[in-house]
Amino acid sequence: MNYLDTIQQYINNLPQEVHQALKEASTIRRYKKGDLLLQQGEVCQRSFHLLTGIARKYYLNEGKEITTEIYFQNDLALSFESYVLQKPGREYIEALTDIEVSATPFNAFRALRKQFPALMELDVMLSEYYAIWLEQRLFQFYTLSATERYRAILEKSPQLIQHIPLTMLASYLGISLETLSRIRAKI
Amino acid sequence: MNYLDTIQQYINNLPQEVHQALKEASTIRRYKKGDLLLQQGEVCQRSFHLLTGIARKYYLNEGKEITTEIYFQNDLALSFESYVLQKPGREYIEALTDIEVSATPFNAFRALRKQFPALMELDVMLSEYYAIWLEQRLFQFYTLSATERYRAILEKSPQLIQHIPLTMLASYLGISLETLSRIRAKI
DNA sequence: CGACATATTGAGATCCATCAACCAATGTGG
DNA sequence: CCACATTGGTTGATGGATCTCAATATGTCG
Repeated sequence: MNYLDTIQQYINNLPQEVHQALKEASTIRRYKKGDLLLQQGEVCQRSFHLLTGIARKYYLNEGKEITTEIYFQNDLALSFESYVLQKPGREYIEALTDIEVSATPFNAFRALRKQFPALMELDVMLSEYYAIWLEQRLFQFYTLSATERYRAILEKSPQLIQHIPLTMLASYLGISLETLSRIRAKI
Repeated sequence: MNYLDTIQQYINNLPQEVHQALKEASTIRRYKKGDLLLQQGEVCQRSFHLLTGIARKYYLNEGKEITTEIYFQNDLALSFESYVLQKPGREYIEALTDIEVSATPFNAFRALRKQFPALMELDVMLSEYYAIWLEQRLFQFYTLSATERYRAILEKSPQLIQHIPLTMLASYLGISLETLSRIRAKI
């Protein structure tokens, strides 16, 4: 069982009152395809639990968009550093389809974390999971060529290739659109 | 003030009894230059708080060492995924000089975390800090050339260049030793 | 259908890796 | 104290991976 499943199970087993409190602190929001949930320069004041649809996180570098994370159903979308430090960040979060999210304000979750130690522990687990995910991405940049990174996506996250434009996938892989196109032609 | 200072302050302000409990759970260890604190395939069962000296974390890829983190005084050394999941990992931790560490077993810290909620919160902060650090490293691979990454180290972490061999620095930057040598010759 | 976004293909340039030779500093056994 | 091995770093030549720019093709949606 991977860590994400462990976390999911942990959430499922939380007492009813904690679920209730979380629900009360959150609001359901709907966004249209193309809408921005967060913009560069803003403080990420809420986390977005994606209920339906697809979204992504990206930032601009020399005028180009670099996609850093793709969110599917049940993923938690937020700009990590901006959220944790509550200071303006450089990242955008964009709806890639019409989406539905449960948005939980930073302050509200902070308060709940204090009230329910189980949520503090959940917070540890989520941060740990994100750090492990980042380590794996970094590991891939160290050890794999562009083609190998694409193949890794093919095998481990095919839903990613099926649902997002190649332009975004290329920047996610850290390569140019043209190179990605050539890699695909060869395979 | 950066997040690391915030965390340090938080630690300093912990109640005396918590400091005492942490101290009792930990043991001071000394290693000689070249000694391994952790080997590939082992479970990282303790965290190492570096009291004096320098250490590094690395792994092997196709026979070559890739250094992923350098530790100086007061840094916390551990193989993150292996530690969190308590499963065998691929990383080594090596003393680059004679060092002195305070080693805290995973299980002991777990127990203390449960006993003192303040330590659970500290654990969140440490994981958050590590994730932010990883995000920054990943950001550099996305946006900077080899030369620019070297310059970034020069400006932000000169102590790193002064104390570790170029071979390790090159792998840390994700480039070959020869390329690093040429970059240095040009600057 | 037309317009705009998305993807492919080609040619040339650039960055960086690899392989190999060489050099300097340090350490070790005799 | 010397001879030699070892480690760490430099330099040169060459090739490959990937980028950029530009032209063309394909798709999609009002």
